[in-house]
Amino acid sequence: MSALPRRFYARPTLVVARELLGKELLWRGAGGPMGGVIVEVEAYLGASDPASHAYRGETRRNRSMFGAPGHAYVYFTYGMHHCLNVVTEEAGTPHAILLRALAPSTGLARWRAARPDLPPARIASGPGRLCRALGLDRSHDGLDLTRSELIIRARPGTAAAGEMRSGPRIGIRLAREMPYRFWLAGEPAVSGPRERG
DNA sequence: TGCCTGATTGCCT
DNA sequence: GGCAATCAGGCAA
Repeated sequence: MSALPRRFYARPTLVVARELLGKELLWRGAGGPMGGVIVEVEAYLGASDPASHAYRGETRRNRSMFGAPGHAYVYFTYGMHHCLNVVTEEAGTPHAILLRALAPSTGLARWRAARPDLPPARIASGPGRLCRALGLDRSHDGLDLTRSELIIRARPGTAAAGEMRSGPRIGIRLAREMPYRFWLAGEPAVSGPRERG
């Protein structure tokens, strides 16, 4: 496999967030691989970020964020949705990046089977839909993204990534002045506003 | 296209 | 007890 190495994640979170755009998330569960190009993310800067789950310290739910970089943090919210994050920075610094949208790129038949009611560009457009399509839940919390059935790798072939944009995070009231949402302009799979930043 | 609302439950205060 | 890093459907325009 060609998963990004742990040192990729052990860097400043805002740098990692921007570099995740254009990379491919690959899930190799039972039934065959499903992969999608990351086109939208949000950074959460732990103790210095009032909007972060880790702002008020470690709990059973957010424990993964306090661990080593390069692992998954999967949380459950609104009584029905799961969201996938990537843990960054060194252990003890609870930073994470929420993966908000993927453009399906590998295993298209499986993507369509997961959500026959939606066009491909919308199947993983939004953090809840992303996890629903891949079948990710709390049992996948803590997976090692460098060596498990869930990895992130450089996109095979040419990376004709669109221009990067940034703006306020979606659904966040606190710290709205922090432009920690990043996305690729022109990608139809992006979940929220795609122009202004 | 855009605004509004119900669904549904784990978790923290 | 109340809210949450959301989604989908309904309705108005």
